[in-house]
Amino acid sequence: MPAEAKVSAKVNKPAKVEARAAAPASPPLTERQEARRRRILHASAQLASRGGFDAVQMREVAESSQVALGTLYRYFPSKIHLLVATMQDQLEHMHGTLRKKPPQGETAAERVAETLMRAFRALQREPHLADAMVRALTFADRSVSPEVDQVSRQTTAIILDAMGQENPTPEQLSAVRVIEHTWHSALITWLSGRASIAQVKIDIETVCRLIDLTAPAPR
Amino acid sequence: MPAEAKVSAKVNKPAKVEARAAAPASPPLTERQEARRRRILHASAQLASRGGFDAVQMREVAESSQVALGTLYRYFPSKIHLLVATMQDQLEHMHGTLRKKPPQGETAAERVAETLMRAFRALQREPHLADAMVRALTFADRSVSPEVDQVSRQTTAIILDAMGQENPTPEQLSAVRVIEHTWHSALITWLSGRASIAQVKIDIETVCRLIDLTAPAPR
DNA sequence: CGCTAATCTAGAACAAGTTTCAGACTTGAT
DNA sequence: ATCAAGTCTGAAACTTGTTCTAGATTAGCG
Repeated sequence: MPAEAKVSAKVNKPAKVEARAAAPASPPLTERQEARRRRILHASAQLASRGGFDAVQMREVAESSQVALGTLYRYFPSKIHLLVATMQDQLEHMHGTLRKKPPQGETAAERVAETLMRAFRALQREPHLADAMVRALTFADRSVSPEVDQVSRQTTAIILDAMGQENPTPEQLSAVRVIEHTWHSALITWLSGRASIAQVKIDIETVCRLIDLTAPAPR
Repeated sequence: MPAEAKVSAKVNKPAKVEARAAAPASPPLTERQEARRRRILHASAQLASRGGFDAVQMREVAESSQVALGTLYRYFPSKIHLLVATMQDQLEHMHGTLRKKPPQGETAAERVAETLMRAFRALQREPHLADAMVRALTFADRSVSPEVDQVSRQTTAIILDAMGQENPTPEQLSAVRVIEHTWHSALITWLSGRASIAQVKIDIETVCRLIDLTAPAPR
């Protein structure tokens, strides 16, 4: 049975591990632990890429990442935590990718819409993964708030980046929040087959008009 | 153990029961079946009003509504189906209530915002119930699409009612869809404690501006 | 080296959603 | 009144998320 029992650890130490994105202050992980965490996230994304939310089964994740079930739960206290962390991971990657080629639109609204559509196209390439991540995100309860918030901040950063707005006004931030709402909800309707890709595009473009409404001067 | 086994049925007949809202064409239910359906929905709402999503446990719903577990599943093929049907039920009620006192705002945007805030206040009175319904709604997968769509149509009807708009343009319908997106997503952030009531209010008011953007002439 | 605390592992156990089944009851038709 | 089909019940079984436990391993430290 021990398919992965021959890892032979060498370092460890912290008491509580939690899901982080980049490097917020927290108990530092040893490289071995960092490697475990990475294996877990990789397995999670991999399983999600096939069957979506349902295909990410904790026992399978544990096995694929060569970690005991109990250990998996020590790293990620629930399936939702795991998938939200997976999303953090993917989002980071996405943000990096998007940064490289900034959108071309004239107005801030156009640039934001273009950026979101770019992200959308990326998600379309892995619809099952998108399903798992988005479903987890919206299903998350209070116990996952910090992690979901982190995802939200990351998303906000991406949008603000696209706007090219250094210090947005409160009004603009409201618009950005509404855009995020629309983004998540539109993804859900698409993932559950209740809206077409074209529909999502229209919704995004529609909501992005709010930006021009709150920030007449593009640059 | 048979706590509810003494009902002694007298009528029945259809083969497949599905969740409906008002009266779409489908296998007509006998009064006895209609009564069962009603008991189930009532139990569902009751349990949801306490602990929210998690408190709605299928075994408990079955027991509270004096129906065998298998029967519950015949009426509602999953917990999600049940909760979405519960939402349909509540929404209908809500729509009736809202109809009575139409919003007072000058512009369509104001009226819609006022209506949604009214609905929001109603939800605040039963936050657990709101939690159960909204979580189910956004977590629903393709197998629940018809029912979720029905909820969506009902919501759209409420918003169009508030707009006082008889035959909306495609642009306006887009705006309405975006408003619904924002509505759902904002509710979620509130329910999971990531946004305050005030925050939700702002988001609603912000997104409602889109209406004036697409329909300059109020009436 | 030898000790102590923390971590990891394998596996059992538990909880709640879902499925399945045999049998009792109802219904509608003959 | 009787029969065939469909429905409901009670209970067990199965699935997957989550928790718990005992023991092996490792790390940090004198």
